[in-house]
Parts: sequence; structure tokens; C-alpha cells
Amino acid sequence: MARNVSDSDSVRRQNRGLVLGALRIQGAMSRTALAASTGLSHASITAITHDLVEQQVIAELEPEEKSDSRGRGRPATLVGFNRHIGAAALFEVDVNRARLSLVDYGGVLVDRIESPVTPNTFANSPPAVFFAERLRQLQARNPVEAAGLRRVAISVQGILDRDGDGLKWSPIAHLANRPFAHELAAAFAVPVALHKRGRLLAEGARWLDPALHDASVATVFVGSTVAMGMTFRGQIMGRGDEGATEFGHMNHLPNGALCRCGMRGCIEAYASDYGVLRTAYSVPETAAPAPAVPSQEYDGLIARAESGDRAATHAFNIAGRAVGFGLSRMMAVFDPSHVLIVGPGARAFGLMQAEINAALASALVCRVNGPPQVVAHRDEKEPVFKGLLMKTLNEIDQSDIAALA
Amino acid sequence: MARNVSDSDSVRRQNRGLVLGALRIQGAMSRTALAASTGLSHASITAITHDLVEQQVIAELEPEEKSDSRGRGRPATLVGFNRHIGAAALFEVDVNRARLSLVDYGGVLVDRIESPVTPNTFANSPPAVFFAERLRQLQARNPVEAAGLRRVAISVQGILDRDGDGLKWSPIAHLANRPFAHELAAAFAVPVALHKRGRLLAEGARWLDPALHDASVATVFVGSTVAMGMTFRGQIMGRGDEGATEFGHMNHLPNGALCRCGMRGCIEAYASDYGVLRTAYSVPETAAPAPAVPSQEYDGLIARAESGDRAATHAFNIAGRAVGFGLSRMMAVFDPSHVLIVGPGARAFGLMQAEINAALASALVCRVNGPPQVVAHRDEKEPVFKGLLMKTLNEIDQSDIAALA
DNA sequence: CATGTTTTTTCGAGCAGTGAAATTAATGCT
DNA sequence: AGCATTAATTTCACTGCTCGAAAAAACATG
Repeated sequence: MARNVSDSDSVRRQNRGLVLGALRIQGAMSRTALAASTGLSHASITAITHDLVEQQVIAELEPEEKSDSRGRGRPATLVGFNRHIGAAALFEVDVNRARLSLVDYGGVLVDRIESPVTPNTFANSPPAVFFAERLRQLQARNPVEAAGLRRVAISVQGILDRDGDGLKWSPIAHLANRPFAHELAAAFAVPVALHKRGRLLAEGARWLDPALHDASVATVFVGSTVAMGMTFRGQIMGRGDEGATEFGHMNHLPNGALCRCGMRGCIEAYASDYGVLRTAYSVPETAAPAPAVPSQEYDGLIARAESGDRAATHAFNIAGRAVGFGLSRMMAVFDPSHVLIVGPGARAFGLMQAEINAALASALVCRVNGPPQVVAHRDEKEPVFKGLLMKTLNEIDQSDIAALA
Repeated sequence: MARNVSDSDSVRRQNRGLVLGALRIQGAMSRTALAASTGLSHASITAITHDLVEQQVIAELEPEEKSDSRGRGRPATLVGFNRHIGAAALFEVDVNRARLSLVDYGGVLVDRIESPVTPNTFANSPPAVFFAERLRQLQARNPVEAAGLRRVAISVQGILDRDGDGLKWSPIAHLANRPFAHELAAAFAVPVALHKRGRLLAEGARWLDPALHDASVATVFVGSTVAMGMTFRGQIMGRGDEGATEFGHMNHLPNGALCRCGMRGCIEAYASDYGVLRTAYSVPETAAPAPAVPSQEYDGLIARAESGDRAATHAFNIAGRAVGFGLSRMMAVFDPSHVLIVGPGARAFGLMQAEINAALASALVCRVNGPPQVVAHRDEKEPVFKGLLMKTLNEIDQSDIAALA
């Protein structure tokens, strides 16, 4: 039945994982610092780092002779990751573009390819081919680093199946229900992981703001879609599909505005870029959503609203109301201490804030526990990358490296 | 920073906990069965059970001489909990009544007291006094068992604070913001735990239906309130207040019907007994909710609806719609494989089912992943008790017993 | 009574963590 | 230069845990 038996091997894994995790979060440090950070004894740190050095996972750094001879006693020798023992390929797939980054085990970006994505991209060639082509290209350009490829991780939007390795629905055309993860895994003989972008945002946000590292945070992406990721006291919630969030497709108004997903009344249909545009131009709610909104157009609308344009202001109010009620409803189930708004919509946060707060005030939990701190973080691109990067490297650390004999 | 160091002590705790957990779930069994169930080696099971027997935590059961000499080899000797090494006091507090049960470490009910609760109960005497009086009464009646009191656990409705040991809001009059947990803990020198009833329902449901033990289940109580508890692949979600659920007070319609909590448009205001009654009798939505609804009256309404009464049927449709949209909205954040409806409202499930399913169909997640299995379980009383019982005993096992030297 | 079967215990090995003591490598003072 | 001081790291002896294999225990059968 349960195979949660603890033995000396699991102790080893756990404590090696602790050391690797500390190095991942805080960067290279001395053995003494590692002992303090992990809580392990100096003797254990010596043993563990000795093994890791022997396995080439970490290495002693050359002390920088910066005359910073501040110390009195024996100077500390820092240990840090050996960048060259592995690499990961990170895909970020969006409605309009895809980006592939090759990073080494130290988290350093080695090379990167960007490609446009159109609604036809995955109709013309299978997603697996699209991904494989680009990955091979990067391998060819960086043969040394690519030799140690250990993981492929892909950031997608949509709904994953329960195992987390298939995409059952996606706003990205022709991407769902194509078994590209399995095909890539087979082609490159490397584990391939799919991650929801919303979830990565939550992961990334923790790295951007250390104060949030152990808090319960809901990170809301507002842009061409509306999505959410949640951390629960520092743990990312959910694996596979449960605990996952299709926040953007939570119903806001029954039988309301038509959403890209085909349903009606989703939050996204009011709060995403196309929703706001539709409202601002008084296009009927039931009109088919625009397939893509140029960012200039969205920014232009923000500018108009900020300079007092009534229709534009109204559209952002509607959007804020949708997001606010969604948050208020979510808080009946999950009550984070912080809410982060990220993505292009974060630039319009000021225009939505009043409605968001008003809606939150209608949640009993907010009344009682006080409302969460809602703040906007501009620029979601790097959080996704950072989240994908750290999640993937951490996965390598804990699964591959910590378990080494 | 992190103190997740693993050492031989944590190994011991983990594996002892595994043994205790197996006995808790599956009852007394042989050492060989324990080895199979936990995955530990026979040698370890011998060592662990030897310690536990020495500590009087478990004991070898006298083999029942039922001539069931089915076996060939050495007959197995079962080990099971020693009921006499501890006891727990379990309060279940409701809007109309409170029940205190004294149970022994084996989970056997020793004695029980029931008391009515009125809106004045906790106004007249402090909650701590109310609880202490009854607990002392039970102690006096059962001096032997009460001597080993290890835990007091209280099932309440309402919102707990983040630590989980204070009640910040409750539908039970004058119960919130009274530090009774601390006062009881001080008075009886025993840890006192508060549990949300909804959460216990989720725990209890797992014990009632083994098929649900490892599934992700949302358990919805419908009755004098509407509440929810969630399990996530067999884990109860949330500690303290996060991950907690005030599902009943999720907004259903902005500015809608007046709820007992003082907000407007909560699911509870439509789906609880008072909500249904109010709708059925065409009382204005903004009328103050009835403080309590006699169960005959609620059952009478169900009977009327089942025999075709239009007003009653309509009221239950409205209720089903509120629950259904609540579930559909919840599923944008958390997507369980099963939904259990329990409580008095489960008897009206047939009247609400169509509306619930219709509302669920409007959730994208349901469209893609298929809708959850929604079933009604009648009689919520014992699930709460069972949940409170198992949670408390398990807490004793894992915190007190597993950590014994 | 010998033999087979199943359960349980015993025994020696292996492994990881720990505290205390020793070692190493610098600095500061005389 | 020489020696005490300081701080980082390693060494060492010991502990406690699990495990596999072998032994012992307890009963059934022929």
C-alpha cells in the first residue's frame, strides 16, 4: 500500500536536497553558511559536500582576491554549482510566439531562439516537430552544453490532464490533444514536463519578491488571457490538473459575454485584452472575440482611459469588476494573503483597482480576515521564465542529483 | 532557516507513524500484515512493535479461539491499540445543540453529553465555561478514562484565524472572538484544537466510503448553513485558515438575497434551509433570515416539492442553481473528481440535481475534463463525528506517540 | 514424532547524522 | 619573525535506524 518508508537512503536524499536547495536559492556559499542554512551539522555538511564535489555536482569557487580580507580566521571557501554537468531546454509557448531557451545547470542562459506563432503554426506542422526542430537547432549551435541535456520543460496555457503530461485544451490553436510531450521525450530520451503558465507565474513571483517566498499568494495574469497560479505557504499548489486554475474561465455572469473558450460569461471575456476592447468599442458581447490584440492597441486603450475617455474607463471598470468578483469567489475556497496582478493588464491596474476592491469587500472572508494585499507587478515575461527555470532545475536537483548513490 | 533535516529520529517517527496509521485505518492486524501494509521489513516491524508494546501503546490481542484454525503454519498474533492509554474529548457545536463525546485511544465511545444551544447560550456564560462544565461532568462520570485525557477537539462552523486556534466569525451566536480554545487548554492542561465542520465532513466522508480515500473530493454540507471541505488526493487541504472554505458565503449574485452573515447574495442565502424557505414563501430576499428552521418544516417543504408544489419546487431549483454555480466557480480553482452532498439538504438532492448539473455544464473545466461525480450522502452527523474522531486520534498518534523516545 | 508451513525474532552489516576534538589557514599583536 | 587568536573545515568515535538472511517459534499434517 503506502510506500512512504523512511530509511537511510531517504535521509540522504532529503539532506542532499536541502543542501542543493539552499545553493539554488541563495547561490554559492561557504560550508558554514550551508550548515546554518540547512540546519545540518558541520560534520554532515562536510560529508555531503565532499560527495557532491566528487560527483562534480558542485565545486569550490576560487576565492576572489578582492582584498576583502575582512575576516579574522580561516577564510571561507565557497561552493557552488558546477554549471557544466547538465542543461535544460525551456519552451515558453504563447498565443503569438514561442521561445526556446537553453540553460545550464547553474541557471545561466546559454542560447535562445524566438519564433512567431500563428493560429496555423500547429495546424501545418505537428507541435512535436515544431519543438524538435528548434531544439535540434539549439543543440547544433551549442553542442557542448546540449550534450548534457537533462530536461525539457514547456510552459503552456490551457488545461492539463490529471497526469500533467497531456494538454487537453488550450487557447493556442491546434496545440491541445497532440501528444507532443511524449513524442519529444521519446525523440530526445529526456523527461519532458508541461507546466501551466499561470502556475509558473506563481513560482516566478516567489523568486522576484523574497518576501512572498513563504506566503500564500495568488498570482493573476491579465492580458490576452486571464490565468492564475497559487502558492500555499510557499508550496505551489497542485500537480496534474487538480489545484490547477482556470481562473480566467470561472463564470462571472451566467449567459454573459462570449469567451474565446466558447463558453459565456467567463472572467476572461470581460477582463482580457479582447474583452476590454470589445466593451470599450461597444461591440456586442456575443460577437466572436478577436483572435489576437496588438499590444499597441491595448496600451492605447489604457492611455485613453487614463486621460479620461469614458468608454475606455468603463471597459476597465467592467474588467476590474470581473476580476474582483472572481477573486472574491475564489477566496471562499482559498484565502491567500497576497494577490499579485501581472501581465499587460498590470499596467491598467490603477483603472481596475477600485472595482476589484469593491468586489472583494463583498467577500465574507475579507470582512473577517481583512482583504488580501492586492498589488500589480509589471512585466510577466521574466517571471514565467524564472519560474520555468527554477522549477526545472530544482526538479533536476531533487530527483536526479539528490538521489545519486 | 529551514529545519527539515532528516535524521535517525525522523526516520523513527515516520516509520512508527506508518505503523500506527496502518493500525488506525485497518484495525488490529498481524505483524506480517503490518509489514505488507507499511512496506517496512519484518525486522523493523518487530523492533517497532516491540517498542510500542513496551510503551503500552499497542498490545497483542488474545487469539479468538473460534476454531478458525484455517492456517497451516504458526498462527498470527494480532496487535492492536491499547484503548486505555489515552482519551480525547470531542465537542461538536452546532447552531442548536452541542455534543461532547469522550472517546478512548482505541476510538471507542466512552460517554456522551448532549446539550441544547440557543442564541443566548454563549451570551449568558462564556463558551469556555460552557465547555469546561460539560467536560468536567464527563470526567466525573468516567474518572478512569478521563485521567488519560490527551486532546480536546472542537468542531465549529465559521472562520478560523490563520493559526487555526481562534474563531473569528461564526454563525453560532456569541461564539466568535472568545478565546475559549486557549482557556480550555490552560484549564485542562491539554492541547485544544478547533476544526471547521466542513473540513471534518471531508475527513469523515473518506472513512465512510473507502473508494474516496485517495480521491479528490469536495464535500458540501447543505442544511442550516452551506459549507464545504476538500480533500486533495487523500490529503485534507489547508491548515489554519488558508485552503479553508467558506463556500456557503461565496457570492452567488451581487447584491442578492440577504444572508445570515450580513452580506448579500451568498450561496447560503439561497441554498440553506432558511433560504429555501424564504424563497418558497415569497418572503422578500432582503428580509432578515430566520434564526433557525425546525427540521420538520424543512422536510415538509421537501415533501411538498416532491409532490409537485410549484413554489416549493421553484425554491429548490433556485437553491440548486446557487450550489451549482458555486461548484462551477470553485472548479475553476480546484477540480475534484467527486462532489458529495451531505446534510439535511441531501434529502432534497433530487430536487436540485438538474440545476446543479446545468450550472456545472457551464464550467470549462467540466467540459474538458468531464464533470465530477456528484452524489448525495444522507445524514451528516456521523461523518462529522467520525472525522473529528479520526483526525484527533491520528493527531495523537503522529505527534505524541510516534515521537516517543 | 518428523516434516512442512507460516510467523516472528535475532544477528551482523551498512549507512547517515552528531558532538567534540583536532586541524587548517588566515589575522593581529609584540 | 613568532605566537596567540579566530574562524572554517575535517576527523573520529558513537548512536540509532533499517535491512536481508538465518534462526527460532508455533502450529498442522501424515
